[in-house]
This record gives sequence, structure tokens and C-alpha cells, in this order.
Amino acid sequence: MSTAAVPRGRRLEPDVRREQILSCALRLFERRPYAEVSTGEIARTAGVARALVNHYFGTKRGLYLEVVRRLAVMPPHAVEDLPAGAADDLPDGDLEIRVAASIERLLGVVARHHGMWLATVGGEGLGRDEEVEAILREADEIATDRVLAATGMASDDIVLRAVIRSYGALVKAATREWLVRGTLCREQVHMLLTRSLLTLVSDTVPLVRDAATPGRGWRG
Amino acid sequence: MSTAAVPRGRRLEPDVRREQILSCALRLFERRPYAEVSTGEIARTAGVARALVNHYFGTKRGLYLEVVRRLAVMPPHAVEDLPAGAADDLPDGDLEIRVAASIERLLGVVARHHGMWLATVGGEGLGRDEEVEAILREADEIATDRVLAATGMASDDIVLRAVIRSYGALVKAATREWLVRGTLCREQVHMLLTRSLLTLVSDTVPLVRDAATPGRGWRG
DNA sequence: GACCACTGTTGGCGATGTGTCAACGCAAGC
DNA sequence: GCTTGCGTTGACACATCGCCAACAGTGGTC
Repeated sequence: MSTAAVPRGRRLEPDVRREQILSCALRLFERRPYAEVSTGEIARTAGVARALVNHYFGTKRGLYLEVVRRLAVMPPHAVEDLPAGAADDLPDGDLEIRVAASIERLLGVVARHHGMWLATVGGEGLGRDEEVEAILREADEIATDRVLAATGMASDDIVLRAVIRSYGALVKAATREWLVRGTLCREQVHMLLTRSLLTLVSDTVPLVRDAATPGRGWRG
Repeated sequence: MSTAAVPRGRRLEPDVRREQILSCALRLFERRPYAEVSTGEIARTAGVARALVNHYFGTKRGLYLEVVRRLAVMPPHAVEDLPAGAADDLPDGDLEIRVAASIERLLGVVARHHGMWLATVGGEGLGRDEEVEAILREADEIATDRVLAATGMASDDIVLRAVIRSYGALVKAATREWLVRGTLCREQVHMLLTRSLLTLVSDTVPLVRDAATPGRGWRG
């Protein structure tokens, strides 16, 4: 690794060293599950002693959570990372135009950061971890806010937010079909996500609202 | 645990013992991530020596894969597990009726096996595992076949299958909103999934097909 | 330029978890 | 009753993790 080219034992700024270790851990955790990556390997990759990993991140789990946080929070925030011409505000016009532009923007970000994007939306296993799930939930909320802002709808409607969160899962799955399996091209994903979102907010959400039966639990 | 009420060292049929250990491991892996569950704890829960776990499943990872396989494959196959009245074949009638009936049936299965269902659709943070992913992919294919059978559509269209697989992610997310967060009730999930699937196969899929641009990769 | 405090960095220790093996003991067969 | 088969166990060897005292490079002071 080029990051390990410095002589062993070289004294670095804490932020730099921390960032270096975190970066190496990220690359390893991206590819292999938690239990298969040892702190020793992380330290070797970073060219430092294993104890230094514990010094900066306390425990292996702490380091893992940092990696998850970075991977999960980055993609939503990466929407800021746009080409020079693209302004931050959304284009004016009717709903269809705004939605299409938002999806287009999203796909651009996804294509540019596809490695990290896939790492966050990717693996399903089981044995979910409450802390990890909280981080991913937070990222989903941010993404939901962005979608609601793009559609210009109220962001405090519980049912609406639930539907948009579910739509987020569709987004992740569709981008996987595009980037991993290659079964859909970018234009097809664009069409799928645009039409789905438009149908959802225009037709489906009102129907879902009317279908409410608050008195009954999931046993019904 | 009631399963450990037998005297220690009791000789059991291999299938029975194996099933018992697998069952105990399942309950533990359902709630906590892989690295937090030790084989010693699994053995203690099952009331056997730790070495016996290795004897039956080789390695801890092997046991985990068995658990994942059971959890992932069961839900699709559990569709067979229906009340006496419900025949296996789908109701006749137009597309809308068949889709509504299929979703209704699915939600019944999910409600009955909600513990196992949630364990499989719940997302682990990252660190996907190729073997685990293969198992879950297989389960997704089975689910896709069932949806295509319910809609009476061709099951060999790559684009169609990709869209239905993406729809599967919507199903998982919507059921999570229902069972975990309680933001949607069963009727609302039914409405959401029914309308979404109908819109997808009737309107969106043809548009997605026409949007194909085979020559360009994801970099475009 | 020499000394010193500060702190980034390291090797090693104890504790815990995992895989393997030979040996034990309960049930079936002659 | 003895033997055989195999389910089951305790113990050993090894790897990994968290922690701690000691080492060494860097900047400040005279």
C-alpha cells in the first residue's frame, strides 16, 4: 500500500494517523465481514503497531462503528459534491421536472462514489447490531428529507415518510441492479426511479393514507 | 431454556441433536451480530459441550451459514404454509385481483413468521460475505419467481426480473415499517405494495424497457 | 546547540474465543 | 457378558483482543 511507504515508527499528527488507520480499516471492512478482519491486519496494512489501533479507536468495535458512520453518512452528504455548474438549489418547474432532475443528480453521485455507496447499501446478513442500525437509520432519515425537499412535500407526515423510506430501499436495490448485476443501465434506473417516485407521491400515498386502520396492530 | 432440560451427556439421534443446536444458534444469531455470539454460549444454551458444536457444523462460520440458509430460504417456502382453506393455486380473475390476493397471502405469512422474516430482511451494516450473499440472492430469485407467477408474466425477461427484484426490496422495507416501526398498518402496507406492483408491471416496466441503451456502461 | 517535557508509538502480558484430538461411556449386536 | 460403534466430552494448541509500561521522536527553552 502506498500509504505505508513511510519509515516504520514515523511520528505523525494524531489526525493524520487516525485518518490513515481509518482509511485502511475502511478498505478492509468494505470487502470482508467484521469477524474476518483482524486488528492486526489493519495495523499491518497501515504500517503501525496493533496497539496503536486500540489507542486511537479504543476497541475494534469502535473502529468498525467509525467506518460504518463514514460510509453511511457520506453518500447522503456527497450530494453536495457536485460539478461546478450544478447549483445547490433544485430547479424550478413542475413536480416531474424536479423529480427527474433530483434522480439524475443522485445517479451522478452514486456513479462517482459507487464503491462506498455499494458498501453501505450492500450486504444483508443477519444479526443486526443496534448501534450500527441506528447509524444507518440516521442516514436513511437524511435521504428521506432530501427526497421530500425535492418533491416539495411536507416532511412531518409519518405515513409519507414511511413510504419514502421504503422508496429508499427501492433506490438502493435498483442501483445495485445497475452497478453490480448490470441488468439495468443508467437510463433504465433513472426511468424506474423517476416513474416510481412520481406515482408514489401522486397516486399511491393518498390511497395509503385512506387505508389507515389505527386501531389494529400487526396481528390483524 | 426448556430444550436443555435433559440430563447432561444424554445421547441423542444425530439429526435431533443437530437440529437442537441449530435452533439455539438461530435464536442467538437473530438478536446479536456474529462476532458477539460465541460458540461456547451456543453450546451452553443447548446444554452440550462446545466441541460438539464443531463436530456437527465444523466451524462457527459453518453453523452461521446454516442459520442464514434456514432463515433466508424459509420465508419464500413458508408461502406453502397456509390456512386450510387457501388453495395453493392463485385465484382466477384479472391482474388486480390476483396481485391483491398474492400480497394478502404474503402479508399473512410475514405476520405469522415475523421473527424470522425480520431477521433475514434486516440489513447488516456492511462487510458483506460472498457466501451469505449468495444464499440471500438465491432466496430473492425464488421470491421473484413467485411474484412473476402471481402476475402471470414471463419469468425469463432480464429487465423484468431486475425490476421485480428491486420491488422485493420495497416489500422488505414496507414490512419493516409495519412490523418494526409501526408507522404503517397492515392495510396500508397492502395498499402500498399492491398499487406499486400494479403500476410497475403495467406502466413502468414498458417505459424502462424502452429506456434501454445497451452500449453504455455505468460510467455514462 | 544542549537539555527537557510532551506525547505519539511500540512490544509484551493476561484473558477470551476457536479448532482439533484422543479418550470416555452409553446403546445395540453376537 | 463381552465387543463394537459412535455420540459426547475435557483438554491442548493457537490466534486475537484490550491494556500497560517503556521507548523515542518532536518542539520549546535557555
